[in-house]
Amino acid sequence: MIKNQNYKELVEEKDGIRLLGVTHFHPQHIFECGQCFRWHRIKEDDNTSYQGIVHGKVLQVSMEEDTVFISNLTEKEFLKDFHHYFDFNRDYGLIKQVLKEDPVLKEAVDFGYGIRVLNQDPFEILISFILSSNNLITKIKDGIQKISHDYGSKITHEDDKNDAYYAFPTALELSKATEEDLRKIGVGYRAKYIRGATKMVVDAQKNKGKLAPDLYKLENMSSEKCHKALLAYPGVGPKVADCVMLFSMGKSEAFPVDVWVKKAMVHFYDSKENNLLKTRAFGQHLFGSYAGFAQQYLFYFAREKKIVLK
DNA sequence: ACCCAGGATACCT
DNA sequence: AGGTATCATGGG
Repeated sequence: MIKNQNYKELVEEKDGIRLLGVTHFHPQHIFECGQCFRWHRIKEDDNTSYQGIVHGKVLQVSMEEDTVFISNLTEKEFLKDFHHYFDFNRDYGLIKQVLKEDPVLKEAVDFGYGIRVLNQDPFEILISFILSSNNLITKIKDGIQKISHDYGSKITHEDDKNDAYYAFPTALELSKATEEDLRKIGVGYRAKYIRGATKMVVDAQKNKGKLAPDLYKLENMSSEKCHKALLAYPGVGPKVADCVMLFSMGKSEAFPVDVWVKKAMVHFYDSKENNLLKTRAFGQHLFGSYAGFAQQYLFYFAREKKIVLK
């Protein structure tokens, strides 16, 4: 049996799986805390039911009290890929207990109590967060959908309304796109970065990691080496590198610092650091191996509450 | 017309 | 090392 999986029972049904007795899980917190861009509400006024595209499948997640239903999955598929994707093999009770010892972080943890850090695909996250720099969340989602539509493989799904479902492309698939193709999609000046980063990933794979390390091998490195290696990709600075590490490589000690986290650190900790790298070091020092989780609670709180500094 | 957006980069001192 | 103008794009 898997320990700390945060649900009591798994039931396979004809059109999906049902998890009973689920703790530390809320769809809105998970899908709207800024870590993913391919999940959206099925109904505008319902924060418990979302549809998303993961591992080439269209899924629906719905929650009612402590029961979570995930559509279009067998038990076998869930245990193989999605148990890890939803980070069920982790003790969120312990993480929250430790973080809540900090009285100011307690407020942020209680607010986003259902957050889980998803384990997503490195290439998808790399491109998504290159796209995120100086950009709006709605536009980031839009760009990712268009990139998937033009270069990803089509997913056959029953209620497919006008050509809607495509997997995010592999690096090899996206390498067919020229800089001009990407500009037409509307990613702006980031087209050059996406093109360059994709080419680096493909070239490293072709050379079997002899000239440059394979993107999919970076997670085996130390946190520091991993961060340094990611900075070599065009369009990747400290913040994007931290996001890739945290959201796709299991580096929970990463502490991505953006405008919202910076505001949160000033708001909660009266941080005098107005420098990104200093704030990053401050967060890592405060939260250690839980820095990534702390960052997600802080980001979600700051953005939802629209924190404004004096 | 001006402002900003989950920043990164080139170019300054 | 530390600070700043510039980078496409579109919605407010």
